[in-house]
Amino acid sequence: MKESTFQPKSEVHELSDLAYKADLADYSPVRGCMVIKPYGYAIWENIQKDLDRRIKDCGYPNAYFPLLIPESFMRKEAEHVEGFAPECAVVTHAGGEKLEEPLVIRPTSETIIYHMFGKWIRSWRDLPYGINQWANVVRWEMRTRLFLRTTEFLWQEGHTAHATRESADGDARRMLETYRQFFEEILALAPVVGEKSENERFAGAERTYSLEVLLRDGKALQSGTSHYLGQGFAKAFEITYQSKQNELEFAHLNSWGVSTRLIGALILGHQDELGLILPPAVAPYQVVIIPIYKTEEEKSLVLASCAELKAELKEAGLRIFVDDDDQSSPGAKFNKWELKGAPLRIHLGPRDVKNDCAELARRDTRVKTRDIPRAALSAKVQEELSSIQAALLERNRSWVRENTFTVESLEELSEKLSTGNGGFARVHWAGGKEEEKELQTKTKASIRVCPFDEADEEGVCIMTGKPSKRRVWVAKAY
RNA sequence: CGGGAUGUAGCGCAGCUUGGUAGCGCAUCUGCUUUGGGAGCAGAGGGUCGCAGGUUCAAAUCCUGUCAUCCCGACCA
Repeated sequence: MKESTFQPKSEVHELSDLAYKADLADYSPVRGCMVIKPYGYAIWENIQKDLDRRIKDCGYPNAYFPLLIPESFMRKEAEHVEGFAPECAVVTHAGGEKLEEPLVIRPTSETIIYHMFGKWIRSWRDLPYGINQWANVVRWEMRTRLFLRTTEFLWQEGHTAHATRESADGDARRMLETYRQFFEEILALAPVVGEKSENERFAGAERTYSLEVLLRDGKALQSGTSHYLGQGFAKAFEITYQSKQNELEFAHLNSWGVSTRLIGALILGHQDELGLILPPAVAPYQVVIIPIYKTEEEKSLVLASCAELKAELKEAGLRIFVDDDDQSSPGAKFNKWELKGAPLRIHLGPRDVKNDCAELARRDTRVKTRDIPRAALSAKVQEELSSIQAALLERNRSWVRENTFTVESLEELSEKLSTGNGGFARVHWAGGKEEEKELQTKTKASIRVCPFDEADEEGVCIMTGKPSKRRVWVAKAY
């Protein structure tokens, strides 16, 4: 046997290495920008399709706002401009001339959307009001990583306006819950959901809620957010409405989004030493059929059988690919599709055609089942696919459970983080922004989230020694 | 922008210490044999060694400058 070209150094791969080898993405000539290749984009399309339906079910239809934003818009909300100004790309020339006012390429669309909200919202009867947008944004980050932090990325951003604080905050929580269900049912990831600390809050938000996914390398990834923005933006953009009491009030705003970073979460959240493992719900191909043959005669026989099988499974609504590439051996294809994360493979050779059966190979457990009768195959495939989807979620759930620990002091935290495999540390916290920065400097980890389901508990803050009523979750993060 | 490293064929690298006109693996092409876990053999194509100067009879190699990329920080969906 020949030595493998794909040689994992450990169980955990570098994201860029995996993404590149699995043919998801490539580097572009522009710094930090990423080309998403068809196989990677197909994953995004599957994400989009499902999430788009969920958002519409929440009552928020799609709209589209311009890519270019007047620079002055960005300056209207003080915290927002402070947060985003350093990473904005700015257009200064157009039509061969210098522009009177520079145009910012949107790093996020709050400003332009709220400008329009100001024109559209008049009465309490208009509220709640909300829209969703699928778009690209540009943020000139210092450091980039394929899928996790690229200069330009694709996302979905929802923006809603509400009459009261309660209505807005409740909806921010509802959208977070919508994401959580989507993560579990589609991405097969069990995120830790809760509120972000002061230091990690969105620029201009009053409260930021987040979904934190624990990756196979023990780091946490902020994979989706929902913000209650308060009335700050409404005041800056004059989004007012007349209340039932005939008074002029500022609206309460929310925004929420997930990005192509989700693909990074999928890759790093489910990988093993062979490569990607894609949940059936998002896999570009749920089943890959690999024909096996020697002679020309066998080839035509086997390929005909594969085509039949493909048609039958397509009929059942599945995404199928027959890898009939003549140039590589079956063994090479097995390995290729393991690397690319296809959840299920069907191996079909002369032996199977003769016996009217096929071999089924599961990516997650690597279990192969031979001699499945053709008549039972379609049902078996669908059964296995839902079993894989459930198993991946359960695997991620236990991963979080097994890698979450409770510590009582800063020393203990540093030791656990430097010696173990990473993971979440539950600690008591009563510090502010300064202490958070100190924590990051000392441990390289940060407060990821204060989970909703964390019970009230008396304790002592590991940084300040002050009394604390609740634990927060700390982890190293991307 | 600080600290570290690297730029040599599509990809991954060796060669540099001690200058002599470029090599290996994978991939590609051709032919034959192969194909149920990454095929074998034989042959072939492909690089002004990141860029610009300098030293020298001679530079991938030494010197100066410059640009780019990656890693570690600050920033972050």
